[in-house]
Amino acid sequence: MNDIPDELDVDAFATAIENFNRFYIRLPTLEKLSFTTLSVLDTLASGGSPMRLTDLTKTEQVSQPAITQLVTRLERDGLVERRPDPSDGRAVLIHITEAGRRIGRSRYDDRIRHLAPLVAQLTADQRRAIADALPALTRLAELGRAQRSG
Amino acid sequence: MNDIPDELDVDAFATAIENFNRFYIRLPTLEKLSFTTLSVLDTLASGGSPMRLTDLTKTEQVSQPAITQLVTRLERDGLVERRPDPSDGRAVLIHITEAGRRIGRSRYDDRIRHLAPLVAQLTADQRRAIADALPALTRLAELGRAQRSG
DNA sequence: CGATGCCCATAAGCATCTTATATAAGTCGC
DNA sequence: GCGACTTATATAAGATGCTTATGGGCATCG
Repeated sequence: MNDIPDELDVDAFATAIENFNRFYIRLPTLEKLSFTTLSVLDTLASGGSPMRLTDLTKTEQVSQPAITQLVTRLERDGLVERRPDPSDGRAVLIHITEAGRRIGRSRYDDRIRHLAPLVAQLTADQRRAIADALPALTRLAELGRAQRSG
Repeated sequence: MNDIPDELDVDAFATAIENFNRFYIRLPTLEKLSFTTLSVLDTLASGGSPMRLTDLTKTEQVSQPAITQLVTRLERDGLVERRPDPSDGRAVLIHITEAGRRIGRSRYDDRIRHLAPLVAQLTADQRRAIADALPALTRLAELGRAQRSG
């Protein structure tokens, strides 16, 4: 049970993350968009647009029909556009629209508006501790994604 | 725009958390249970059992009918039990069963099994940075919950 | 050109959430 | 203790978003 490095108790880490997410996931947002929807908009907005449906199924970890349906909804709402891929007649390229960027950003701002006053109640040391942990968290997410695609 | 303490860029924090969750939320689990389901089992298992439905709507941040339905499913699967509250004829007390505890714990172990090898790939400094940030993360979650119930 | 495989769409079904409403039990003023 | 309000839970109806199974069009390679 103990090949785990002792600088970090993985069990305690998971507990903390679960507790944090229980609060974080339920943060109210003005736009009522699902986790996956926002994740797709974010993926596209941060450099991914345009992207194939197939690529989105990989980044989002859901089935291909789920992405097709999601993109259909997003297109209906004017947040993305489907365009043919000139280099491959089977494929579609998903482009994010200006409205899509705005929505993604505004809901992101929402989260920050909710978080900021809570962060302000932490001690300076606590804030610094979180700041110092961000690179490690980011790296963990990368490692997790790499594992899946490999 | 800048009454935010400069030890921690809230924007960077939110970005890191979103990226981390995009990977974390999709971690495969053997038992196919929803986020809310697992959250309820966890809430009950870590000292909450027995609890009223109404209390669960507060901890889980979903509507009362959603909890009623969820508890009905959990009861059907033998993970919780409904018993009358002797001190209030309107209320029901939700007790977690041994099977419920096992399920909650096994899926928690699942997460840890997935996380541990990734954590092992971090540097010792990165692990320590995360460990040092856990109290602050926990406190943030508490502040977030306190804000809602207050 | 024909077999095989990849990319996407559609269909059907299910889980889980929502709002609106119903039922029954507690509480309080008188 | 009676009526009015409140609280705790349940039920109903509908929307959303996922799944598996399947089909059709294009690509690739012999």
